[in-house]
Amino acid sequence: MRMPNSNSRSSAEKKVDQSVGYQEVHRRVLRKGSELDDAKAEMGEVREENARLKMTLNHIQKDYQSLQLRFFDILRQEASKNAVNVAGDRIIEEPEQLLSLCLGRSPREPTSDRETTTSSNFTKLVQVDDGEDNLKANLTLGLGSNETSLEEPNKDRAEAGSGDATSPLSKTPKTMRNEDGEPPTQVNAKRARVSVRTRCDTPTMNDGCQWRKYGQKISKGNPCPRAYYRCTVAPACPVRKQVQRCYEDMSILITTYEGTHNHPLPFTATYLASTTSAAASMLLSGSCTSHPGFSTTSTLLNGSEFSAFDNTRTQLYMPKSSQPLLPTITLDLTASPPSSSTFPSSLSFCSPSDSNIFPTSWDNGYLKHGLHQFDKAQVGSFNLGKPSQEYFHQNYAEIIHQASSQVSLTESLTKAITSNPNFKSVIALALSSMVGSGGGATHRNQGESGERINT
DNA sequence: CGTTTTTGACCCGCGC
DNA sequence: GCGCGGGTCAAAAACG
Repeated sequence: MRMPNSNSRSSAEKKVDQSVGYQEVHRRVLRKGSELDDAKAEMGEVREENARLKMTLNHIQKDYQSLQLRFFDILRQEASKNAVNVAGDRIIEEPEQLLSLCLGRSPREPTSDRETTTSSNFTKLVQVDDGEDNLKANLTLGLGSNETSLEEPNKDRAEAGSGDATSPLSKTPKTMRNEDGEPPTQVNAKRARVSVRTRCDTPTMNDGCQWRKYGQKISKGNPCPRAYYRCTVAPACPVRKQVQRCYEDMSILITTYEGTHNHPLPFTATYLASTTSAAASMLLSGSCTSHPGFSTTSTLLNGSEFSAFDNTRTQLYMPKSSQPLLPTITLDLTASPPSSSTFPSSLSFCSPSDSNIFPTSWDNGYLKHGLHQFDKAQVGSFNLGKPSQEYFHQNYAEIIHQASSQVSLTESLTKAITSNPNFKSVIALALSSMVGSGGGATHRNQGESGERINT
């Protein structure tokens, strides 16, 4: 039995329903469309505002950097003036102990100036280092791709007349060979190294660079093999690193970097490289002892430089008498996370052999004291301004804290850096400011003079 | 097949 | 001069 009415009614109802449905959908579409337009307009506004903020931020950063550069420039000039006076005094006291530490200095500096380490040469070179160009150059240390390097043995050798710039590795002194007529002390200086101690479970620390293993040795006193790597980012890159586990604590990885990258560095590698290079440059810019009867004052100068780090444990390691002087600066990232006010890492100046630790060490108080007592005696170095100290300390502490709890130092660095966009400029300026005249090691600053450092 | 790693040999400086 | 130890070379093996 059929129900036409019901059918027709239902059809009409369907039409009505459809009509209503279309209208509703149409209304919804219109509503959505208007919302979409609103959202688009809003996004456009946000984008514009974002662009404006970016521009403003860039301006602020540029202004900030330029102001800091000027500020450090002024401070450096004052410190250098003081350094010349004090250096002159020290020459009178112990001229025979002078040692050239011209790490990565300009290859065009006159070799004759390095042939002897007389007091007159020392005075002369220090004065040259006070030159304005040098100061400016030093202030740009560290964060450029090619400027993040410790030294430039490759270029040095190429321009020193070896005539074989394409095979720098073959020219790299195996130990302390005296090549190109350079005095041994110069070779020593070029081989300054930066050692990074960090807790790491992986065989090597991920520092952002590409490395190729070229050797492995079991060194005396440590059953853990020492691996030798060279940088493969660029074919002729002379940078090498040694990786060895700490015998006392197998979780600690000791990575020692040596040399200069002659190529742009990956972003994640830049910061570590700049830090280590600056540290090495700082080490070499400051005075360093070359024999057991070292001058306490001169070593404390280095400590004073890093007294910007409150609570930093700084130790001096003396070179083994049997080993050549290879100044090494150690960045210890293995300390446990700090309390809110402490800075856990330690920074050490040491000999190539950690087994022969010189007993001299000083605590924070000594360092702080040294900051005031010795900063005027520092050759080509000076102390950070307080705002920079705090800023640098804050950011560096953040890195140290993360590095102590994570496998990858690079990740830690990247994290800290990305969370604070100003870190790059600040750490560069802070470190370069501490580097002193030796900071020129990271530059291709032509005509830069070598630096004679009282040892 | 090109690149990287392994590993024994070799080089060099230094102390005895 | 010899031995030791650190560092590098280079051929072979391993790897992707």
